Amino acid sequence: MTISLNDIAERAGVSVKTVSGALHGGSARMSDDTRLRIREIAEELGYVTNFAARSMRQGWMPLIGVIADELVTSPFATGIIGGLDSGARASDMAVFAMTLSGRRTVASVLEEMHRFRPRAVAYAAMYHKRVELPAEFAETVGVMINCREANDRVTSLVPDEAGAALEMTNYLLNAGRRNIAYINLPGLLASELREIGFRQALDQGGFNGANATVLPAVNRAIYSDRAQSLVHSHVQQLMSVPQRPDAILCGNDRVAMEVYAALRRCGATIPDDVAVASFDNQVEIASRLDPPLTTMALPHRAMGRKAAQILLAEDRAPVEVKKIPFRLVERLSV
Amino acid sequence: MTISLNDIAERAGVSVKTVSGALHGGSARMSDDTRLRIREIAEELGYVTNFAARSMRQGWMPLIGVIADELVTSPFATGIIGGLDSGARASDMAVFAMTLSGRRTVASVLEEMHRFRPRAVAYAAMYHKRVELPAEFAETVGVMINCREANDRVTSLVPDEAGAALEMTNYLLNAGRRNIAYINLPGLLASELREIGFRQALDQGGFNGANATVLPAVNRAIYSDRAQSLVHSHVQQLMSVPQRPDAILCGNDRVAMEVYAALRRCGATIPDDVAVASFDNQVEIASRLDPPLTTMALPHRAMGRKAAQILLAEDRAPVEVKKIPFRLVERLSV
DNA sequence: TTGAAAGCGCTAACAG
DNA sequence: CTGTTAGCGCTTTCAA
Repeated sequence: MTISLNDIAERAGVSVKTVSGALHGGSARMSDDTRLRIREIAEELGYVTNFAARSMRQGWMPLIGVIADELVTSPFATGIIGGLDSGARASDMAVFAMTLSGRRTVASVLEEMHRFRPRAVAYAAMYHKRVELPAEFAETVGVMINCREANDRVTSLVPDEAGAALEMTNYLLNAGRRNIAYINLPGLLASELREIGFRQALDQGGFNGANATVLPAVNRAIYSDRAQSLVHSHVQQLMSVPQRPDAILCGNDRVAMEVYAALRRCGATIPDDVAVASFDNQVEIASRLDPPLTTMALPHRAMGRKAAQILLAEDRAPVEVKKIPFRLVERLSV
Repeated sequence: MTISLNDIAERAGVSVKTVSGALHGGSARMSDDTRLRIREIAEELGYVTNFAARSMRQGWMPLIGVIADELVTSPFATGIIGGLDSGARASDMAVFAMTLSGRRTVASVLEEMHRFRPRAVAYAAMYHKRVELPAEFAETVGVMINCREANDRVTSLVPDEAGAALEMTNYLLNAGRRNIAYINLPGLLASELREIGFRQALDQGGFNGANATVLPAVNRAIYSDRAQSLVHSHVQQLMSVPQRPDAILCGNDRVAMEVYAALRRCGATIPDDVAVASFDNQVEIASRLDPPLTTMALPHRAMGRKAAQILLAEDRAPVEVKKIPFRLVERLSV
């Protein structure tokens, strides 16, 4: 038995509209006395706004819908959703996600979502990639998170991969490292961009970026967790020649984990012999490695927050691709 | 400009109610011809049900609300929410979570949630613990996930910790291990229960459970990721005496990761010299360790699915505590 | 400063 | 087999 504005109105001996005005501070003006009294009664009766009813007039529910491209199964989801949530909360909005998986199409997920009449819709990808959104949804989807809309029809928020690689490489150079090898993740958009930043930093630092060592972490064209790892053999190889590296940059924290094990096998110590750095900041891994891993944290939360801001902005800004900076997390591996 | 039943009714030259019946197969009967024609028009116009409007009559939205006790920040969230989602989808329900964090109370989160008029509400914890739910919410919250309501006022779904430890210990014994040390996580409910299962399995196997070695992973009363790790020194100690263990059971995968590193330092190989096994199955870690880690997977998805089932059941079953079994994931560390 | 009434989209009860 | 109508809870427009 839920209670409504009507119940309060009856109890207070005023009209429903007065109650509505008193509680939600709308245009309606009334004596402070009345307003206070109504609020007390509402409190006492345990009144809770009915958003569904409100939405009948407004046309929308205070919800931000997220089309989660496989995202919900990923630990990275938490950052994006969390950021979105904290950005939305300020405007009294809630976030709800629907997974786009298997054979479901964007159209079908959007339709399902639309039944709830969300105020705004975002599309979020599990890893940085290009996504082609059918033209008819360009209006509906307000922002792409962690992915770039292939035809730039929608504002996209993506991690600044090249910038992160540049920053981390500079950090290694500043730490006195002179021979940095990069074990990258093959076949990913992020990897391509990071490689550019890596080589650029070397060039700027007076080294030959084009000549730098960049090796694939796995023996497949595209990195995946299940692919056969090449990390051990690469590290062994790298450490067996006179020109051994004094730093290894890793495509992600899991690769770094393997590099740790491989270096240990070679008898090399971290960071004295070889510094190790990486991308992601999967906290459970990075902080638990010995020594704790220095890594560029993916800006998942920041992208989420920014997305909320864009979605809830008064006026629709022009479409653009926004690169969101990583955050350097200094631990002890450099 | 969204289109409504009314628009379809006009276009089809029938009443709204007929359209409603045609689309949602309600009690209304009509010629197959009419029904088909209406459906076609709806399709053509791009009609999408308005749940908010429907809820005005039903009294609830087809939503399952989840009070997420810090959960959303955890990678474990994904299993629980994912399971809930897949369980709910069958009934055309969506799941939405609200985080209970910082200074927010259950009451305040429930109130926020209630504004959306969810059909059912679950409470989910990040790690297995006891939760005292104020009595007045016992009716509102339909099920507790990954936690036990302190006064058994609400049906609770918890991982079968003791059973999991028993199973894993038996697995080690069956693999021929005779001297199993257990590096446990101090101060957690899960740990207490697992220790019981561990000792029980040893007793049943003809070993002296009461005498078995159980060591704390960190030097604090309660395990946390930030506490100072004791794993290295424990392993060194264990391996330096004549009665070295031939298996180490770990409180979680991160501890196992440290055990791997420590064993490697001691020159011991896994699993030949020492088998390693653990709890959690954090896939990114467990599958990436070398050798891949054999571990008991927490039943997060299963709890989520079961929760959906309980919440959406026709009639409310009597309150109980349901222990959900872990799943043994065999890899190569045993 | 407050009230009355309309209407949002839908379903259920009742008529035809 | 189909139509009409009322009403869910709220906000907004118009009237007092």
